[in-house]
Amino acid sequence: MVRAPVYPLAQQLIQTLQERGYRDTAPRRALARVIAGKDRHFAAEELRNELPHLGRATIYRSLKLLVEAGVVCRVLLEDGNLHYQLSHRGHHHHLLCVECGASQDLVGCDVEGMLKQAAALHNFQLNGHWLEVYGRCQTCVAKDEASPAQVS
Amino acid sequence: MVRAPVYPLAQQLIQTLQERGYRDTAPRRALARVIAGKDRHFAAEELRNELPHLGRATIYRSLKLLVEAGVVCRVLLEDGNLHYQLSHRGHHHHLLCVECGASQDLVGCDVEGMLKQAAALHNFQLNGHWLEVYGRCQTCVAKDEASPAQVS
DNA sequence: GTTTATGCAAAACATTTGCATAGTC
DNA sequence: GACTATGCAAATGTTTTGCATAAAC
Repeated sequence: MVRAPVYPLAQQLIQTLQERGYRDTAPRRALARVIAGKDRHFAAEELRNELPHLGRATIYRSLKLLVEAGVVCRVLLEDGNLHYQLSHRGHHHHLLCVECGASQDLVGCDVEGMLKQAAALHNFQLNGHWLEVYGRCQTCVAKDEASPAQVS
Repeated sequence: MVRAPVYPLAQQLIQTLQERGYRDTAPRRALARVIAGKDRHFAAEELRNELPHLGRATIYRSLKLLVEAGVVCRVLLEDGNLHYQLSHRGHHHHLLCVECGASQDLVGCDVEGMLKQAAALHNFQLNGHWLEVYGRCQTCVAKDEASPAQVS
C-alpha cells in the first residue's frame, strides 16, 4: 500500500495560505498536519477533538480559509451533515461510500458539459453546481459478497 | 400570468398525509396553506415567522412528514443553507436562481443515466445522488441586459 | 512597531426531544 | 376512549463573533 507523504502536503497547505497573504502560525501548522493525514472526509468538530489545545474559532476560521483557497473542499453527506476533505485542485465531484466513508473523485463523467447544454435549453445562465453521489465503493461491495449479510 | 390555485393544493398536501395514516389537524392545515402559497423555496424558520401561533416543533415535524411523503423536497442553497419547496413528485433537480430565488425543474438532462455509466467505470454501486444547479434565470438575465449594472 | 491570529467565552442559529395537555378518529 | 399531535421549554450540535492577549512579519 502506498502512503502519501504527510508533512510535505501539510507544508503545501500552509504555503497556499501564505501565498494568499496569511501568516504561518503554529496552530495552522498543527491543523494542516492533521488535515494532511486524513484519507477521507471529516467533520470540523472531529478536528477539534484531535486538536484539543486549539480554540474552536481558530479551527473554523482556518478551515474556511483553506476552503476559500481551494485546497480543502466541502462535502455534503447523505444525512445532511457537512464534512470537509482535501481537494485535488479544481472542480470535481465525489463518489461517497455510505458504508466506509471513503470518497473517490468522479472521473469520466462530463457533468459540466451536460449541464451547460441543459441550461441553454432553459435559457438559464449557468453559474455553478453541487453534486454528490452516494453508494458503496468497490471494497465494501466485495466485502459483502464474501460474507453476505442477508441472502434469501 | 397564471396563478395556481392555492387551497386545492393545500388540500392535496393534507390528503397525502392522511393517506399515510396521519391526522387532519388545524396546525397542519395552516401549514399546508402557507406552503401551498409559496412560489419558491423557503426556510423552515420562514414558515415559523408566518405562523407565529404554531409551535416550532410542529412545523419541523410536519415538514419532515411532507418531505418523507415526497410532496415537499429539500433544496440546498449555494451558501449551504437548507431550504424546502413544493415538489412535483419524483426525483428531479433544480435550477436555482441566485438572484431572485426562483427555481425551476431541470429537464432534458439524464443525470441518472450518466452517473450510472460513470459509477460502473469506478466499480461503484450507485445508491443516490444530490445535484443542485446555481445561476440566473431567464427573467433576471433579461432584466440585467435591459439596465446593465456594469459595462466597460 | 504594526498588523494579524489566537483563545476564550458567549452568542447565534437551526433543529430535535421530553413530556404534559389537547385534539382526532 | 385510545391513540396521535401539539406546544412549550429546554437540550443539542454546529458555527460565528467580540475582544483582550499573543504572535508574526
